[in-house]
Amino acid sequence: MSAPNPISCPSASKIRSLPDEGLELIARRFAVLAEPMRLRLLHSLFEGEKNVSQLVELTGGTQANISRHLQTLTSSGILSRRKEGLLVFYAIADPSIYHLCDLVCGSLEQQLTKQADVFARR
Amino acid sequence: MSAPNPISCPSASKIRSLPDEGLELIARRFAVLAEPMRLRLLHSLFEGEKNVSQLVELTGGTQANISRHLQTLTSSGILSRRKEGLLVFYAIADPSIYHLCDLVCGSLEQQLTKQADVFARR
DNA sequence: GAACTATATACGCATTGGATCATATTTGAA
DNA sequence: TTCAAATATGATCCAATGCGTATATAGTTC
Repeated sequence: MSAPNPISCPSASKIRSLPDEGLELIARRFAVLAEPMRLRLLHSLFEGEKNVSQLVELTGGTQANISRHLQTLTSSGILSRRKEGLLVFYAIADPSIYHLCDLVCGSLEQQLTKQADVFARR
Repeated sequence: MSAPNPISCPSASKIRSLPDEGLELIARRFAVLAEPMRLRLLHSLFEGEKNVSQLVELTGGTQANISRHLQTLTSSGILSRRKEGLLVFYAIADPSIYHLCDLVCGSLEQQLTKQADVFARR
């Protein structure tokens, strides 16, 4: 009901008139990753599947808040959800997340290193 | 004054206690990319350097709005700024942006394809 | 079914950030 | 110096979103 035109994104540089819908989707994906607590959750899940209580413990957030963030991450397709009795286990479903985080981390590292150099080189 | 501990992000999966500061920086970077109009600007700049008026024309936004978004992108280190007389030219300064966008696009494409399959396969 | 645990959700509040209008600033030209 | 064009910024409004508290739902055990 919401995917009429498959996003055409051939290498991101060839597009002529990229549709608004596609832009919104991409922006949304970035927005999901734009919260420190959600990044913390992802980081915790990099080691492997965990249930909500474990994540609450690991991140130090409130249960309600963690639950909400997990919902956000899951409904965006980044996490998967698995029920086992009373427990609900979450895991990283979209492997591109690893690379994505690495890219941003690397870029920031480089950026900060350059800035540090500017200070040092006087 | 704001980069005391260089973000340690060795492959994103090895970190023990990733500092809040780092998380905020990463989240901020994602947040900058989480706006359709900014993505549109980046897309326009993928072809090469452009000045503000050109970008206003290409994106269909208002001058004030475009100017603000360019400011956001520039101060985050994603774009560079070059003055030439009355004109101000912006260009992509952080090459990782290309890869970043490709990654997200690819991931979304795959996700939507899967969803489409679910519908088709009944 | 009652009680308990794990997880999800509804509500209200406070903050943030984008869009717009008007105006300021910079620079080139007459 | 005065004007005009290109760009930036201040003020304001409005929508979105995150957080906390309280409560609801689901599943387990007795």
